[in-house]
Amino acid sequence: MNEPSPPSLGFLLRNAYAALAEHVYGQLPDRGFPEIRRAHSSLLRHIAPGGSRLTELAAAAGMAKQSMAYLADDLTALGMLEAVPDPRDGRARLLRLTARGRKLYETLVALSAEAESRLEAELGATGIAALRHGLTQTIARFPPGLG
Amino acid sequence: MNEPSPPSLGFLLRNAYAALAEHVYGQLPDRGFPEIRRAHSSLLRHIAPGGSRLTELAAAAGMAKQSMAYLADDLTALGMLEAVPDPRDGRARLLRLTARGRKLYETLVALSAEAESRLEAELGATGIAALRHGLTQTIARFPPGLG
DNA sequence: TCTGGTTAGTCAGATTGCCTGACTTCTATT
DNA sequence: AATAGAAGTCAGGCAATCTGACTAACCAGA
Repeated sequence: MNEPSPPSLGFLLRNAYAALAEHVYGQLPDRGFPEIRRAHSSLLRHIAPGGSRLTELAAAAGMAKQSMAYLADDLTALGMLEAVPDPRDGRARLLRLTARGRKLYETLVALSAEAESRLEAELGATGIAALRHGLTQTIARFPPGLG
Repeated sequence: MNEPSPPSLGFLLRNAYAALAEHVYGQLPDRGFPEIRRAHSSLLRHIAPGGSRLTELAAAAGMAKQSMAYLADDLTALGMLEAVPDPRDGRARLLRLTARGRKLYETLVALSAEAESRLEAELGATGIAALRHGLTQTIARFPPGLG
């Protein structure tokens, strides 16, 4: 009931992420992508234009390949992703966006940009830059696997 | 493999939160609280000194009371929390921190403060203020349940 | 004072988003 | 060839939520 006078940075970060994600992903149903969930972004954010391997995507997102496989299966079932054999390695498949998947990707980019420019109207260009810088430094200063 | 030139704000927010949370919660085992997980913060952040009701905590954290009950059971089993009947309402229980729970709470506050001051050394007081302001505005500008 | 609506919490069950371990298949190196 | 390692699959598990249905208790009004 009583949030301590200055809310902790962790609290702010968590809620800011939740608010922004809700804003962006909450609009997807209206844009024709009702089945896309937040978790899918772990794949969508990292997929290369020419296609990517499952293992690459898992490494880029920092998750187990089994977890990425689950997301890939999902997006494939939704018609956003297709898998073709990698001609350079018989074990591997290349995952790439279908036409509809590219549309989804572009929609997400556009919604993100719209949200950011809305925020920029509030904070100004310097404010946004400071926010980005602060976040980037937070990531850099607290690397995974350190005390 | 190729993070697009400016990483999206969502990406930054998610990773900054993850990095900070990992930093803080990763130190808890060394501080004598090996069983505390991130989810517990949803309860710990909102509990009042004199004790809080389950329903209050759930509302403050924005989650279902059943979910908060799960966290409360957990913290109770770990000896951090105890429940006493609310003298003012026979249906309700007051949840409050035990001595060990208060120690945990103080440890979390200290670790948070330490992390923030480390970041302040990097960003300066103005940088931290700008970061906080940006996050606060993000939360305010993208309220739950809106397009 | 009974009664009906509301609130506090519990019970049961489901889902999402991850995880680990064990395995197969293929590649590449020796 | 033989074998080590990498790509991906299969099976299973767990954490952190959710919804729906319920009981017990409180409270306001007839």
